[in-house]
Amino acid sequence: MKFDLSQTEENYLKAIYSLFVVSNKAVSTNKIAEKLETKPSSVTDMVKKLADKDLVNYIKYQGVSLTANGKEIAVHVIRKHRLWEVFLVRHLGFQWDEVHEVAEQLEHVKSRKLTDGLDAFLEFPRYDPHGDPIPDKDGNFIKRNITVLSALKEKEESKIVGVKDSSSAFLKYLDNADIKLGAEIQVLYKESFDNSMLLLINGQKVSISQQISSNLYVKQND
Amino acid sequence: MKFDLSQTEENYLKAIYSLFVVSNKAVSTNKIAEKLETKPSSVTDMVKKLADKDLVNYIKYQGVSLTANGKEIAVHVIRKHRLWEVFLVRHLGFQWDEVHEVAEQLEHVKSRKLTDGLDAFLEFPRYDPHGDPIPDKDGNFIKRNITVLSALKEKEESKIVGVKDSSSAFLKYLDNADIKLGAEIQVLYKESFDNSMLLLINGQKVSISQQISSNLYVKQND
DNA sequence: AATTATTTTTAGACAAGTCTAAAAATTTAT
DNA sequence: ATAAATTTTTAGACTTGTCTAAAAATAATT
Ligand SMILES: [Mn+2]
Ligand SMILES: [Mn+2]
Ligand SMILES: [Mn+2]
Ligand SMILES: [Mn+2]
Repeated sequence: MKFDLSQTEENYLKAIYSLFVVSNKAVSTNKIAEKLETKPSSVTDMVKKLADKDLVNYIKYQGVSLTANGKEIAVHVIRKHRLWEVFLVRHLGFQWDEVHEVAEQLEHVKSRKLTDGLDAFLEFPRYDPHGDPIPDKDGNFIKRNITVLSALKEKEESKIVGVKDSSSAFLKYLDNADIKLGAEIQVLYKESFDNSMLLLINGQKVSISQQISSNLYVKQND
Repeated sequence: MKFDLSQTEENYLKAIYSLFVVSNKAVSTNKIAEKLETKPSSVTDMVKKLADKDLVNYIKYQGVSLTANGKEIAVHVIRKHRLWEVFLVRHLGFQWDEVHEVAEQLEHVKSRKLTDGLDAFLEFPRYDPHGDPIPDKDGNFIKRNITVLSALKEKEESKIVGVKDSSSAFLKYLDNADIKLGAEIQVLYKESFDNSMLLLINGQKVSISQQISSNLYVKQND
């Protein structure tokens, strides 16, 4: 049961996992193909293989979901990805928009001692540089009670805790606008025409489009 | 010229490099196969591919050597391997006999920023945990003036600076015998019958077989 | 120099992962 | 309920890296 998977297989499991958590239902071949930038026919082939290994549940034409085994592996790969991202930012001087590509490679390195040693070295971080929670060695992680900023109403106050889009372009935009994780914000005004928002961030007034506000996760102050 | 190579291709280059430095002449198909635990026919195929990419010089039946390009890549992979080994030992609590397998994976991660960042984080170490020199970012590294301990004569003094065999079994033997890199030693007596040696290490008398002494690198005191 | 042994290469096959083009199933629209 | 559009699967092919078995070249013996 603890055979080694190829990097490709791990990437499929991760993709299926992350598509499942947003929709909460069996994932379609097309969606997986899109996410992995491959063709649906390739996905069908791979999914059969993963089903043979008891990593996914697969019924022809009905989509794919992870088995307990598959989920465990997916979460473990995500754990490694996020730990490496923390390491790169904290210790090697990477910006938060530079880490993803490298973490995509590092997440496939197989060594329990490495992963757990890294975790300890980093003093068991709970979130990665993008605000995503890091699973612990048993695969458990915090389920955050978050909403997108665009859902807030006028006057409401909250704290920025994550990004939905973690593309380099978006992260650089945030850097430029001096919008950082952890910042306390207040919605001063919400324009009903285009849903743009005027925010107060660290005493500064900042206007952002819905494109932006719908990609920022916030935690509402209680 | 800066296309990405597969892990397999990188491993072939590294193997050819290390076989070349010991013999200093074109490397045979059989030797490469043995080193990589593969078949000579597979080596022939791969060597042709590497020759097409101008990474090796290859003449049928005459063996293989690295081109300047090939050597540059091989040295860069070795650089990464050894830097990671230092990281694992210094920061993640690995023993020197545990690092190799993991470094074999990490050495293939492709990111200049990662490699050079790691180098800086480690404060530009010059040797890895086994005493092997670490190439700098330009591929230059110290050429050590070393000999094997077994070549020393009675009364001669020297310092242990490296291991020829870096198998886990040998390294564990050394740990057990409390023989460490950096230790100053003196040859007290050399048994001509079996070439075993009686050494003085840190004031302790230790007897070692030729098997051991021929796998320890020393630097003679001047 | 001729024979034998060893090394190296070729030929053909296979597994993993991918692709295109075509067929089958499902969903949406009429 | 049929037809049309979309999604998904299959069939066949290609690439990378590997293997076995056989042929060719080289090296070692006699
Ligand atoms: Mn990432
Ligand atoms: Mn992240
Ligand atoms: Mn090593
Ligand atoms: Mn080493």
